[in-house]
Formats: sequence, structure tokens, C-alpha cells
Amino acid sequence: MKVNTDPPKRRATLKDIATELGVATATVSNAYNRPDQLSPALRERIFEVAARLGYAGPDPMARGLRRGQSGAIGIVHRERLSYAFSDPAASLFLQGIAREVEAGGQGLLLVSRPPGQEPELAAINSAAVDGFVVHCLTADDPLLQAVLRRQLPTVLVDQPGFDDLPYVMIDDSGGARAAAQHVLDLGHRRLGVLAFRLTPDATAGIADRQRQEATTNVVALARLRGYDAALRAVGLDWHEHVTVYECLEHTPAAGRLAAAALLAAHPRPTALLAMSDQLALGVLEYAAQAGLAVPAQLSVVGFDDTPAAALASPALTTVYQPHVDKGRWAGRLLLARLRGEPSPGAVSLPTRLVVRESTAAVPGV
Amino acid sequence: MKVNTDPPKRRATLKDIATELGVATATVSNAYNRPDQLSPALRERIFEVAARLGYAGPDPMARGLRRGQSGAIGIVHRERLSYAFSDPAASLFLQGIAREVEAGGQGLLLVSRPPGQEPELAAINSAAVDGFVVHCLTADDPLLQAVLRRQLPTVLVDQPGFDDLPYVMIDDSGGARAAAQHVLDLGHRRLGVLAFRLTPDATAGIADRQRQEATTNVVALARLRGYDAALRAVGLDWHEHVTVYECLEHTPAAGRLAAAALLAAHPRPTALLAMSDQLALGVLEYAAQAGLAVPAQLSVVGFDDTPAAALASPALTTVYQPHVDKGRWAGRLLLARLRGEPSPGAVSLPTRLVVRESTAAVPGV
DNA sequence: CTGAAAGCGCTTACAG
DNA sequence: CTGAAAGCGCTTACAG
Repeated sequence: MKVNTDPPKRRATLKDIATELGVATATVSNAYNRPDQLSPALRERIFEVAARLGYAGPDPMARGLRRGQSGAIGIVHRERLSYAFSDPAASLFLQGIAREVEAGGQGLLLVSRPPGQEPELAAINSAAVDGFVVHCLTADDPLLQAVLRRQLPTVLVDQPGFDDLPYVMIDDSGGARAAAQHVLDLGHRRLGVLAFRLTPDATAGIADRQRQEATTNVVALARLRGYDAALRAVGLDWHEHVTVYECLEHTPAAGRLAAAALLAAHPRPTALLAMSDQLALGVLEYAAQAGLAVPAQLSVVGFDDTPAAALASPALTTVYQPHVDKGRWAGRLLLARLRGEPSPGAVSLPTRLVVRESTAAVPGV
Repeated sequence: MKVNTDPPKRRATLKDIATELGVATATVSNAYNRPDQLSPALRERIFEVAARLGYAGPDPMARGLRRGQSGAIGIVHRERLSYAFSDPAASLFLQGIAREVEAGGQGLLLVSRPPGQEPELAAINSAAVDGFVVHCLTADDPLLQAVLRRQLPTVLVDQPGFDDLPYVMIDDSGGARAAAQHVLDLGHRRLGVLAFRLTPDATAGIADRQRQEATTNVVALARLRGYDAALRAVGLDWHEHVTVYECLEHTPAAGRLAAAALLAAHPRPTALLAMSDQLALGVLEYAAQAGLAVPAQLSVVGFDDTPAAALASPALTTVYQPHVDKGRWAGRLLLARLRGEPSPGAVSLPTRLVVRESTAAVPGV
């Protein structure tokens, strides 16, 4: 039922109500924000007029400007906006943040990253938030620079020790080391690694020694070092025994491509270590399609232990990391800063090798 | 490296830069927003001073107030914030919205819903957004009322024809009808339905005739009617052949509870129709644990066709709905309103029965 | 319990 | 190409 047939005009404001009622705008504001500051009767009259005038309630932007806070937490990562809902590991992590943030009634602003350079920064510059959680950006990423410039409380995830900002991370090198040691224990000596992008400007492909040494991505670096530590422990030389392929995306499709390239080498690697389950799942797909039996002819290890790892066939051997907890800690650390409460400056969470069906002894050993 | 050793003071503003440089604030503003309005040299000088003063860039809130827009889209649903990342169907839907929204550089604000009544509305009242996408709220839900009061461009999802707002929905009744007809064709005559909450104030349990007739949840209603249509088509009476159990949450755990209640009846239902895959997965879990063979002793049909449906064992027969497309359309409709472009007032998307392994002929027929 | 005043930080016509 | 002025809509001390 439409009652109002007047032409639509500008929206009613606090002031309109104040004028209508002959009171100060402060009084109307108080009706909304401090009920104890005026008589119940007056408050009622104010709400009545507000309803009649179709007042939408105090404008969040004006209130935010005045109060100096927005009530939202910004989330920034390298990928497209939709990645937050499509990548299993990202979803788990964000679920953790959400759990912490929802308790305080804050909103979660997923900052967009449209293709192209300038607008991408613009999204960060124009995000009306009280603080940021930054996921997995390298120190030299312009996105991180843009966030830093905002000078808002910020917590870094998977990016330790930058600019005195609090951070939460996992034991990447320990997890990677356990993964490599596992296949080494099984007798494998020719290994392939499916790595994340080593630098922000990466291109997909085999990463040679020089490329590996240029790595700025701390997560990738920690994991490479972890793998290497396992090799050293048994006296094996990294460059002699390991080929690294750099993947641009965390998707099974990228994993398939990497597997194809890695397995084309002679002699062929007998074990592939992937830096994410999504990539490892792609290896499984490629192997199935290429007629390579896993684990009989090829061992595969993932990283993350997302739900899909256990459901894959064969079930994926992988490194568990506590995604949800990582998110919760990121949320907690940021909320604590926002409230001026004390909190740890850094949180490091454990990882753990989960052995399932995708790894076995190297053939003929 | 810390250079600044002064005590921290208030953050620099446009005005500080203008004063420092002896120009008008408008000029500084133009340096950021309209590069063509001033000489490159002056613009450079402005940025230099900005950097020296540690200016964080134009304040998003002030800019938003002035411009009358925030650059963010608000998402509202009934569940907790983290549900967006934990429920597979919700994730797919949000992924669709994100895809549309990211192209325009907007952010996505997930509006929090802390427990309790007042603060829950407060979150909606204080969300600095340009418009809302409202997912699956009944017409009588206070949350929806709060959104409407904001008088922002809004699109409704799975909630048709309310207050002239544009909406996108799926063919719920057609999908449900196909599901019921499928089990009817297989000879089943005693059916159980695992339904969503029928009204906002629902409690979990068997919903009797009166309760069913009180249904305000349009999705649940459309599906109940769809199931019923299939029964009518073969001359069966609804209340004689169907028991409905109302579930409060969309989780396997809720599905297990419902299955336990539904299957405790004598004679026992031989087919269970669930309004979501999550619930159906719970039925599968319960059946496995109770030693009931699916589909030999019990047929199960889901709704959604989330990825888990195909991976379940037995693979779940279910009704496919285009979650991602639903999100994309919701995004498109809202963006079109925001831009003043013409767009459809309503979009209805098809559903489709996907027969897999969880349904079979009723025993002894 | 109520109200006048200042100001949050910016952008936008508009005049020069 | 540059600048003075108005105002976006609100909240917060503060005075009465």
C-alpha cells in the first residue's frame, strides 16, 4: 500500500525532525543515541515525527565522520573479491575472523581488487573501516603499501615482522619440512615442488636457482627452506634433487599445469610437494588423466588439510594448518588494538603432517 | 626504521596540507580527485607535503558523507556472520555477488548479526553502504524491516514480491515437485520432509497441520507446495502421507536430529526429502550410524546440489539450483539500480532434479 | 531535561 | 589554473 504520492524529494534528516518539532537537533540525536538524556514522552514524539517524515535513522557516514569510527573491519588480500568464497582455505580463514568480529557487532568489509593498478589502490583508500586484516601480501606489494598509508590498526597474516605490526602466522617451515621428510623417508629422491608465486610479478613456470633466490613471498620462502632442511638432514643437495614450479593461482587447474610441466622432466620426479591442497588436487587430476597411479607411481603431498583433502581419492597426504584459528587470532588481535586492550604482538600456530593415501614408498626401493 | 620521534598527534588532514602550502583545501582535494584541475608541478608539491606530513589520503567517511555514497554493498542474512563462509550454498551465492561487485570496484560489507534484538538492528542502521542485498528473510522479519527503513536501493533474494523491490528467486516449487515426484515414481508412499524454519520464531520439531499452515517463509512454503503438487498429481493426501520436521539450522547436525525424529515414526517413512543438501547429508550420517542402508532401505533427496552432494556416499540425489547465478543476478540488479540503469524487476532461475545414488525403489514394490 | 554552537574532513559548484 | 565559501548530516561537550 503506497500512501505517499508526492514526488520523491530529498531524504529527511535529523534537522527536519528538529524543525518540525521545534527542538534542537541535539535532542533528536539524543533520542536515538542517549535515551536517558530526554523524557520518554519527547522521545516518543520524536520517533512519531521521524516515522511520519520517513526518516531513515542517523546517517552512518555522518555519524562515522563525527565519531571517527565506522564499525567495520577491512579484509585485504591479493586475489579477486570472489576468492574469499571460492577458495576453501580462504573461506576457513575468513570464517575465523567472522566469528570474532560478529561478537562485537562489527561488519566485515571485503575490499575489492579490480584489475589494474590505480583503482585497486583506490578501493583501499576509500574503504570506510576501523582497521585492516591483511592476508598474505609480500612486503613489496603496492597493496600493502596502500594499507600502511592509511595508518589504521592493522594485523598481518602470514607476513611476519613488518613495520612493527602485529601478525599471526603458522609454522610454515616446520610443516614443509615434515612433508619433505615424509617422502624422503619413503625413499624418494627426485622431488618436484608446486610453489606459490615467489614475487608479486611472477609468471608461471619452472623457477630456476636465480628465481628461487629472488623470492620475496615469505610464506613460499619459509616452505622452500623447510623442504630444504629435510634434504640437508639426509645430506641431499637442493638444486640437484628438487625442481620448483611457480603457480600463479591456488586452483586445481594451476596444479594440473604444474604437474604436467614437472612430470615431463627426465628422470621424472617420484614425489610432488604442493604448497596447497588445491594445487595437489590438480596433481591428482593430472595423474589420473595421464594414467599415473598415485601413490604407486607418484607420491603427492598437499598443504592446508582442507576438507577436500580427506575426500579426494586417493585421500591426500597433507600438512594441516589451523585456518579457522588463524582467522580468529587475526580478529582478536585487531579487535584488541581497536579497543586499546593489550594483546600479543605475534601469534604463531602449529602445523602437522597428516599421512593419508597419496604417498607411498618409491617404486623399486 | 622509525624516523618520527615526536609524540603521536592528531592525523594530518587536507587542511593541514593546504595551510602548509598556502593553497586552498579545494586545490589539495583536486590533487587527489581531479588531476586535470591543477598544474602537475603543484600536484607534485602537494603529494610531497602530504607524504612529509604523513597524510593518510582523503578520509573515506568524510568523502562518503559529502558525495553521498560509500562504495560498498551491504549483505544481510538471518544467520551469523561466519555462515557466509561456512555454508556451501551461501558461499556460492556470495561468490556470485562478489563477481559482479568486484568489477565495479565496490566493496562487500557483510553485516553482522550479533545475538539479541537491538544490536542486531543497530548493525543494519549503522552500515555505511549504498544498497543492500537481502538474502532469505521473511516479510515479517524485523531485520527486513530495519533494512527497508534505510530506504536504500535493495534487492531481495528468495523473497519475491515485497514492497515493489526487485528480487531474484529460483523455481522452488518446481524443484520440490520434481523431487517428490521422483520418489513417488519409485513407489514411496510414506514421506518425511526436512524443512527450514517455517516462521522466524520457529522451534525444532515435527510441524503439525496448524504449524504448516502458519508458514510465512516463502521458500519453505513454495517447496511444501511443490512436494504437495506431486502428491496430488497421483491422488495422494498430503497430511496422510507426509510428516514435516522443522529444522532451525542448515547443518548436517540439524539433519541428523530431524532424521532421528522422522524415522522414529511407525510406519517409518521410506523416503526423506530435505530442503538442503546440508540437511540431507545429516540424514545420510544418521542412516549410516543407525545401520539403515541408503538407498536400499531409505531414499534421500537433497536440495541445492552443492559440491558435497556429488562427493557423498552414496552420492546424493538432489535438486540443483544455480547459486552463483543467483548471486550474480542479485549483484547486477543492485548495481543497475545504483547506476540508474534499467534492469528487470524480477529474475527467476530454473531448478533441476539430479538423480544420483541415494534414491531407489521402495523395498518390496 | 533541553538547546545553541562548534566541528568531524571533505567535495563541489562557482567566481576569478 | 586557483581559491573562498557553503554544506554534506551528524554528535558532543557545554551552558542553562
